[in-house]
Amino acid sequence: MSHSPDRHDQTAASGSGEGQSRGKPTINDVARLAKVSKKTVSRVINESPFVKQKTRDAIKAVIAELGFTPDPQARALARRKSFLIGLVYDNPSPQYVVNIQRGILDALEGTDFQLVLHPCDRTKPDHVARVRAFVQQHKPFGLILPPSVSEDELLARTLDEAEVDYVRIASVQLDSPSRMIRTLDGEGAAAAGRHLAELGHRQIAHIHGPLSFRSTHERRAGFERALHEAGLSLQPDMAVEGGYTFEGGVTAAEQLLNQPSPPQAIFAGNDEMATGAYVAVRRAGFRIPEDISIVGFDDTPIAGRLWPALTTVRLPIREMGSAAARLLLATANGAVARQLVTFEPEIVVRGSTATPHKA
Amino acid sequence: MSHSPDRHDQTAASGSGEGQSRGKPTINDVARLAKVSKKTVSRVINESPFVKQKTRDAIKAVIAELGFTPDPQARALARRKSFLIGLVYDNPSPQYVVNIQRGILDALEGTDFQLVLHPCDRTKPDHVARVRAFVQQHKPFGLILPPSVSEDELLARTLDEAEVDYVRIASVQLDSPSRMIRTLDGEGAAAAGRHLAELGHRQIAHIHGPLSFRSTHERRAGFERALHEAGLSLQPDMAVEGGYTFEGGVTAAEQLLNQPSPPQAIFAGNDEMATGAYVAVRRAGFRIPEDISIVGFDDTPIAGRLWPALTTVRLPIREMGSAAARLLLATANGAVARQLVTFEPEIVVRGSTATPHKA
DNA sequence: TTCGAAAATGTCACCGGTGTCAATCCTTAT
DNA sequence: ATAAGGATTGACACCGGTGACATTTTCGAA
Repeated sequence: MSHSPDRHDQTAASGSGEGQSRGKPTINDVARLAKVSKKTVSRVINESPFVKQKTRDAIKAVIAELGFTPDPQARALARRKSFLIGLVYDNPSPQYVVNIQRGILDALEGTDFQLVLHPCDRTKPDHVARVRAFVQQHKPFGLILPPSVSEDELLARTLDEAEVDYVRIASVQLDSPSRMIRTLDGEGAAAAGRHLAELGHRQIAHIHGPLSFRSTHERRAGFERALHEAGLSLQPDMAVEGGYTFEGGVTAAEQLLNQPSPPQAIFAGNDEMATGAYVAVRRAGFRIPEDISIVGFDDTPIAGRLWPALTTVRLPIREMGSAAARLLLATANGAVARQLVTFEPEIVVRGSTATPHKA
Repeated sequence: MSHSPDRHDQTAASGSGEGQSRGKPTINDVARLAKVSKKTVSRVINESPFVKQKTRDAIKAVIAELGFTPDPQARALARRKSFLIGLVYDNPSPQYVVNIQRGILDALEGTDFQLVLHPCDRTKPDHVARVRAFVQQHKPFGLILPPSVSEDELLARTLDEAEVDYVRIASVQLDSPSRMIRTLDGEGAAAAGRHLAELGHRQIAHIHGPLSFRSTHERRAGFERALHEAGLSLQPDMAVEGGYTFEGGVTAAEQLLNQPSPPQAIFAGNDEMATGAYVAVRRAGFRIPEDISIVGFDDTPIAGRLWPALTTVRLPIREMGSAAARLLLATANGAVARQLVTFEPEIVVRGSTATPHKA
């Protein structure tokens, strides 16, 4: 150990063994070799249109030759804006989260941006403050807000104030086309309702998400609309909340099954709850789909892993994540989206729904 | 639009509306108010032990008063090391990944570090190069490598060369205690074997992961050991590969069921494959657990969502992620782990296993 | 009391880029 | 040929910290 008094001051000495001729090439190296100022190199890196073609080509050649890549940290410092895309999420369904992540990563592939995770517990009173602290400290390039954080207006206003770009993914239009991706949950839920009605079910139940989620209302409304169009209706005692969780789904389904006249079919607001319904239904001794049909929502991987496979409404979650990331980059790049990016879910019929059994 | 010739040069002008009295406080503000040099403030921030207590207190007071937080980008630039922890993963099971993420985030909570995702497709020939590029560009503070990337020696050597810290999570000790978290997969698999043997099963099958994964061998070896100890053995035609995926599990189970004497019990190398086995077993008309018992591995959420719930071997994945992150931070901080951090899985008996049915 | 080493703090360049604004280079109109 | 004005390019400070090393304190031993 050295005798230097300052532990941190000495760490550098213990660093590399001093081997590589010189570290990674910097903008200075490029500038020197190309015989231009670093500022001009900077312009080329940032694709400024105000560089003569000839100069640009020469610089690009040097960049390629050296294998130069700009240092994200240095750029971030100078621009006061990092190359991080923050995913701020608070979704009960892990599958949803993974898929969103994948979608974003798809879009970020090949760019300089990195995805950082920022879970956000909305039940904590300081959740907005935490996100703000994150934003102020790390100065992310932008944020992506899937449901349900996307619906948090207080958070949105706070982010506006902090001047960060963000894209919200939601089932209702709560922002301009440049700042959101919309999913037509109502249409998907309606398709679920039509499907069950067409199969001939009359006594149909719905397990919905928390009332604080906009998607809960969108889905329920679309579902009810379809039932009405089929001359049916959702009885008050046939609508139960399941909190978008597996356990909630179990409890909600048990409640439905305990009604004097249990449902012939259940539409769950997401796959997690539908999975819970499977368990409750079987525990009660019913068969799926012979005795009770079940429909889910989201088409997360578990839907295809159940037995029988779950009929559900597919939301292209990964594509949505990807679209959100692309929109974010485009918007920050100065583009203005005129048209709202919209995703329409589609029903995927599998083995959990069938014609009602003759009782 | 302005008439400035340089588009990028002007972007600043379009920036903030110039409102807040002054931006976030910097280290200079702190130094001025505390009447010390910025270097001393820097020392306090970095918890250097070479600052007089009195000075430290005074500076801390100013920091608190100003609400100062050091700028991660500036620090990263000066240190040549960012505050990002990279999760480099390539795991077929999404649940595994989410849980690892959560564990890491648990450990990172309250620190200055952020988690960035870096999926890595090991089937691509340039996967090592990509990771290296990521490391060289973004200079992450450290990486966490869960299986199976943890087993990639070429990658490990490349990271050594790039001088990045990393922690590997693996089922065999392939590195020093400072650089890895070990899981005793063999013990867990043995418990699964004992469990099935104790129930009275004789004809027991195993669906294992890819042979290129170390965990595949660990699990299989532990399982076989337990069978031997019970006076049983794993017949060659009772061991099939399922690729650690759901689909692979389905196929593998079908293959087992088509044998002249199908198994009474199946131990799958992970829950995904066990889930696949559920489907194949039912498709073939058998009941679980009456006709065939099934045991999984990992205890991912799906295990509890199946019907009947899956008996499986629990790996505390989230805790492992957390431990890996803590180890990484500690190691980078100069600590040297003497003792290997080890996690022993435990069997969780649920509804998918039972005494064999009298044929 | 005095001296020397350890402890504490400061100085200053530099990390690798970008913003501002001035300087220089081309064109084209006259 | 020449000035005007846009197109290019460059000079230089600065973003907010840290590293290396110098300087100043402090304190126990002689």
